[in-house]
Amino acid sequence: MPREYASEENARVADLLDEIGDLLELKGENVFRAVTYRAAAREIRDLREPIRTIYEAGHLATIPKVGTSVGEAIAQYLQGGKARRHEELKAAVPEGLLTLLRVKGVGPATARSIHQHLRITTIDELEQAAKSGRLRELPKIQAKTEENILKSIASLRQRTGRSLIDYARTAADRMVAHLREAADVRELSVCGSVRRWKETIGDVDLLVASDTAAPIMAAFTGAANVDRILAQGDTKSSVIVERGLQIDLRVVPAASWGAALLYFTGSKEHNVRLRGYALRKKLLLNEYGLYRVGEEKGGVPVASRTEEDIYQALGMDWIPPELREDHGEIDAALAHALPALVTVDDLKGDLHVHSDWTDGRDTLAAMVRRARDKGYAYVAMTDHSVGLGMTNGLNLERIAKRSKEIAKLNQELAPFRVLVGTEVEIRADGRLDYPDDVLAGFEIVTASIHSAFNQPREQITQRLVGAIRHPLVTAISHPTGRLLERRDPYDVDLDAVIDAAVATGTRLEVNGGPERLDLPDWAVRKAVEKGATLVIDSDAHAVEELEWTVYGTATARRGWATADRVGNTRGLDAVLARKVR
DNA sequence: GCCGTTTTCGGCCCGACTGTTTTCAGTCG
Repeated sequence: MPREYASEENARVADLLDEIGDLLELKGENVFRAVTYRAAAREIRDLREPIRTIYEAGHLATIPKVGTSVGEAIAQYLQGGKARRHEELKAAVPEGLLTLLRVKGVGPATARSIHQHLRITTIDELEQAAKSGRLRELPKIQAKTEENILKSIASLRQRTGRSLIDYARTAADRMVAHLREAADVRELSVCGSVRRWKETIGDVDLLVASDTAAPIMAAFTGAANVDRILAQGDTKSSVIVERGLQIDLRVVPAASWGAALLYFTGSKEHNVRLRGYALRKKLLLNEYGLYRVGEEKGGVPVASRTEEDIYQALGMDWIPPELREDHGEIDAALAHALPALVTVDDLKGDLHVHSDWTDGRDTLAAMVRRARDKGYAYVAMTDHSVGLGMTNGLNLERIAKRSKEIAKLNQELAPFRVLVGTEVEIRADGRLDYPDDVLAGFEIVTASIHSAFNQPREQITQRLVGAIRHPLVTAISHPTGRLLERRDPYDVDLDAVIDAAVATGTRLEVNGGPERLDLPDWAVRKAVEKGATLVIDSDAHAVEELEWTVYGTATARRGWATADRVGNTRGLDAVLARKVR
């Protein structure tokens, strides 16, 4: 998972609790105990303030799933860097068993057995044992299992991590197109984390409604880009395609379409909460429908055909997939109080676009024309400032030349408006990369950090807050600096950043670049709650990248943002309105 | 280990696929 927590300490505490969960299961203790530790880990990962703050206020018990034992482990860890429960378990469970769990197909029971009989504690040893045929001497393991373990180890080494959303969606779309062409499908949808627009994707899930599954399964596993077939059944198959991406396919009868779509879209936590709520109403929800308890075998479901039917039967409004994380959406749906989320069609313009004047790949005219063809009313050309040498940042002379080119385009394309903008670097010492008299010549200024990421929290925060308070700065771009799967965010006090943005009217960007998606969704939610104004931009460096606002919009939606919280859903007057001093 | 409109004990979401089994445990999502 990418690092995107309220603090790195939250991540470490969550990792600790997850590991306690794994160790409990390896030791063979009650699995629900392990489940609880993992559930608590997720809660802490989702917290929007530092766990240490909560702990110091004596409010640990307000976190769901944190009771006496979990709370004690957290407190001990925060005090001394260790938790007694964790240390005891590590002493009781052979070192290295945790590592074996990373191999797909090896769970706690298999790991225990492998260690018990062969004293294996590393993936290398496991590989050796499988190759030499020693694994098959164990109970319940034969040649086939050995082979699967070897394949899993190979793909474990090949995989570097989760896929970025644009790659996963492209792979999903390609398989969808192939299936539509190759077989008779009544309904076909992407589900899982792709449908929820998660920022990174583990596996791609596809769902088909059809009366005859066999030809669809054949088309799926026979697709040209399939590297390896993991499983192939009557209604469920899994394959690996390029770059180690896994795609799962389920086929269901049309009558179950809504229930299956709901189930396979997830999230797991949303489903668990939904099913728990259903049970309290004496209803059972599975991937085939919503049934009265006891009637799930052969009975007629209360609802099943569409997601809307099922939510309605539970007394809820339909919940957009982006919100299905058990982050309060079920209560909101019951109260008919779900937000009307911002859509990509709400955007009137893009305020962060580059051209080949600096590090873009297409000409300014090409970027502008494509923006106009998208139906926008305006676009801001925000090439880099002079200090970013590697991007060929603009000096005074080139600023003037570019402005002339923009003036010409404005004449030609009116009423479409091209804004003379800059993405100005916030230097390591906190000063902006242009003096105020130069900045005043731009119609729009977005400020951001591309250097000195390793400064301490106070210093980074001060750089950003200083830029936010600058009267000529319109917006802050990619406020956390993260690169998904590549670089952690810099250490910044986002509360201070958001508070300053609210106080001054400075916009905070939701950058749509698939590698950034910055602000992250949880920070969007925080900004929305505090009353900040966002802008959703593409940060495009080529014409096709102007489409990236779709990912930024999805991130904003995941953060519960409505159109009135997003500045570029309005006309240019609103965008350029004077800041509060 | 946690939790409560089936409340302080007894549940905890639910089902498909695989590989090894003569009926199911383990794993996964």
